[in-house]
Amino acid sequence: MKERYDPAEIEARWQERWERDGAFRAADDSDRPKYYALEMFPYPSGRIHMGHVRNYAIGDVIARTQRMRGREVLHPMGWDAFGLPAENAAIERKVHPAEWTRANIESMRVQLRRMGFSYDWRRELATCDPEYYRWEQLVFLRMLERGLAYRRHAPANWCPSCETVLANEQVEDGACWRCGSRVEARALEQWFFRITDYADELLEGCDRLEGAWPERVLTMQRNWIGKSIGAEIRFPLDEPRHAGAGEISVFTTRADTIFGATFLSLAVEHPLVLEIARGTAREAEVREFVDRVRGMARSERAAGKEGVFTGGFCTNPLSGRRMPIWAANFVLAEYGTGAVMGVPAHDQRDFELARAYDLPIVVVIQPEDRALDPERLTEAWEGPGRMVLSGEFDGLTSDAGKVAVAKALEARGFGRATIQFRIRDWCISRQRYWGAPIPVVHCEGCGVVPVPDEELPVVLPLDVPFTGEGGSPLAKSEAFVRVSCPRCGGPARRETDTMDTFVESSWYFARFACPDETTRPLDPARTRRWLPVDQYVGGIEHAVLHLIYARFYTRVLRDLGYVEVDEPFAHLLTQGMVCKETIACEEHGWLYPDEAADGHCKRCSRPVTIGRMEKMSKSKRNVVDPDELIARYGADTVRLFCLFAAPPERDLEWNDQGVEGAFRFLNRLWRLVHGVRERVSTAAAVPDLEGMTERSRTLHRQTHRTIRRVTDDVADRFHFNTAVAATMELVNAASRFVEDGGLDDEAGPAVLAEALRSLVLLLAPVVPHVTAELWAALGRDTSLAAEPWPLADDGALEQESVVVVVQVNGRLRGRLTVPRGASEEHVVEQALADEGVRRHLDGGSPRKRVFVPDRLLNLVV
RNA sequence: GCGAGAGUGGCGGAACGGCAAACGCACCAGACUUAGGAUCUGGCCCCGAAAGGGUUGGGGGUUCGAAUCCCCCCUCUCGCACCA
Repeated sequence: MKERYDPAEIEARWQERWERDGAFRAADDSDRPKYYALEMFPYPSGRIHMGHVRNYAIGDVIARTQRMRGREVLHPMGWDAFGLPAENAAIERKVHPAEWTRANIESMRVQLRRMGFSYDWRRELATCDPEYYRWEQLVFLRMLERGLAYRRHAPANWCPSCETVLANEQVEDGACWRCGSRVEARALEQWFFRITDYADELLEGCDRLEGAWPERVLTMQRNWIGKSIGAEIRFPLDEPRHAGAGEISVFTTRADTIFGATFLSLAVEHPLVLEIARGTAREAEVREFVDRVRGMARSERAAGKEGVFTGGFCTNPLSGRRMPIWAANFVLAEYGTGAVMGVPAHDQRDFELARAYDLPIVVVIQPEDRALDPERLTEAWEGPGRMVLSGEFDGLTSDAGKVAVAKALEARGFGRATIQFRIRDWCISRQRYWGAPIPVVHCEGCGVVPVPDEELPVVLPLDVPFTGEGGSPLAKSEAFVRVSCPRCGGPARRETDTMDTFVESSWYFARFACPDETTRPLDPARTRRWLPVDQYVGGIEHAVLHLIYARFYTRVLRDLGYVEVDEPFAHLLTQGMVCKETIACEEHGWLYPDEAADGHCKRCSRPVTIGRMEKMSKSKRNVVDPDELIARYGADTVRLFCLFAAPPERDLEWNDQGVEGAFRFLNRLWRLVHGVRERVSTAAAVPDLEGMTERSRTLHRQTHRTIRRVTDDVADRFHFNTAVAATMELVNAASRFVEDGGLDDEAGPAVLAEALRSLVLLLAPVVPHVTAELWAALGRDTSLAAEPWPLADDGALEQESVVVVVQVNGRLRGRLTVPRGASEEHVVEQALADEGVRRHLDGGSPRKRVFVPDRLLNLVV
């Protein structure tokens, strides 16, 4: 046994051993209760970064802890392997995307193995494997049959840089989520998944995830789904201009304000805007406004309320008022009908527009506590109240009015109660090569024809040109595109759109249950066994992307009979980012740490600015390379620091000295065990409490208190940082025990052995290699990973005397050591005899006292 | 603007109505050393020589007792952002 802690040698040896023993294989047929621990699988970019390390370290502790607690744990790993970077690499470096991806997976797998994560590598999968995406294609065909997948000509979000369309979820503030380019509107034929069919269910599901998912993720999903209960109202046009358009339909959540509607506002994209103005004197002005507003980014449009009168009028179906039709910059084309009724007294935006253009303001809702005067209104009243100037509805409350007005409209044929969602169908078409081909062909005679099941997979052709110019490389592959129609045999063209890569990540967790299934997408018996994922761990950035798609897709798989669960992820932990301070020079921008010395830039000698903690990124030059750290300290130190430095949901501030501290701790633990291993009895029976010395008893008690704390922190709360802190305290206590000669006590060796054994077990999920080594050093030949989690012995925790805190008027004034279970009378008597306490009583006697047995006495004077 | 979260030593962070600052980092002093960037010991919120007193962004409240619960305000971070 080596005296020095040498992580490189230890870690390689144990990793090999785990590999050989298949230590982390999940048995499909075990009698033990299952536990499915999963972390979001990585995109194979080429290198593991600290964000991955933190994510997977958290997941690994959870998986290993559950395994020790007797669960049959499924903890798989795979690769989210389709995506644009592979194609860019092909263009820039002339490497085929498949080859580039394969090589990246190889090197990242090596990195992950070096971290010692407890994966069942037999279940590894890569989504670019035809054996994976063939089943995705099959599910697509089933969705097509059910109308859950459909094709539609629609304005799409086009990213000019990525040369593809994007789903709404993938557009952030008008820009591409991946590259940041300004997204353009393009009308294209696109494939969609009917996620709107599941909008209500996804929303209700959020309620059931309450407490199991972070509140903010649920809030973000609820907002994204955006359910609004209201009414659709149709306003007849004075002069029907457009073929079939004798009316304009709006959506409102405030049907109760309809008598206050004095105008109509249309989005500039609304087809009737130019139609109404055409050929009139207003045409030029309207066209100018429409062009100007359309040219603006969405964020710029918000600047101020602007509009233009189109020249047309319609009639308010209930009040009979003749209402001018305006085009306004704030009306969204993509929400509702792209048209709204203008109620300036009760909607702030309408109010501002009315003020700017002198449109009439009519108060039709009066709040309960005051009377609104339309002449002196400074802002819209958007709150509830009673309806006035609303004919037959006068006196109704807003809520009652909403229902009554909708009913009346329906009865008269001018509208109906309806529900509007913000979420829209998921656009899954991508005009890119490196993705799963959509399995249909276009036949001149038959139209869209599904590829027959038995012809799946539609495999990506390998021999396509990557020029970086002009559209999808797939479309340029004649061999791929030219096919004969499966239905009529005539000439046909294969679909060249591929699926959004978020489709692959919407079901990979289910495929992990049965990755070797060769006859169908999923094996229901095994998905029943493993799903749902008990604990999912990943970044918050997927709150409305991956996580909502996966929830939708899981329900589709359920309705297709492949899985039985509604929700894919029973519990979600969103870990914080890994941050590090940044260094900036005003001349040379972001600097690497070694480009600065003594606060100055080495190149230009200017003083540098130490920036705040920022998420690690190459561009900010504040990344830390996991490989370098592992080489220097070992994987255990890296894991320990990641878990100890901050609670998992919070951002972790990287600190080189903190890593050093983690390494020191492992060395201390190592020395402690090796310093006494000859003297402690590894086979020692449970220490006998009777006749034990006080110091032995104290260590024994602290051991069990630590077991309890770590168990609570790790298993129930995921507070790994405090769990580690508790083990550090026990190491300190055990070291002191040895120094103080505790081993000379009769029970000393047994008590110390128990402490060390417990430490090794409690730390095993966090630092699996060094603990495995120490387990052997303590004479154990069993596999630590399969060892049962220690149990705290309540008896050991009991003390015969306790310290009771004495407060006077709620302030700490003394401490008393009394027998456990001492009566109130006894404690009060002692407290009153205490000099420190008596001084604060000012000679008076307590008016009241609060007694918490074995804890506290509060005297009130 | 709306929503969520946070605000505690020099720093990361503990304390789920009952001893504020566990654990670690940094720092200071000492020991061992030719040496220390190893290891060990001690110190380390503020005032005070001490006894003692004060302290959890600010203000109010509930309570015997509040970092913790409630209300108002301030600051920061993140998300959404004209959703009719």
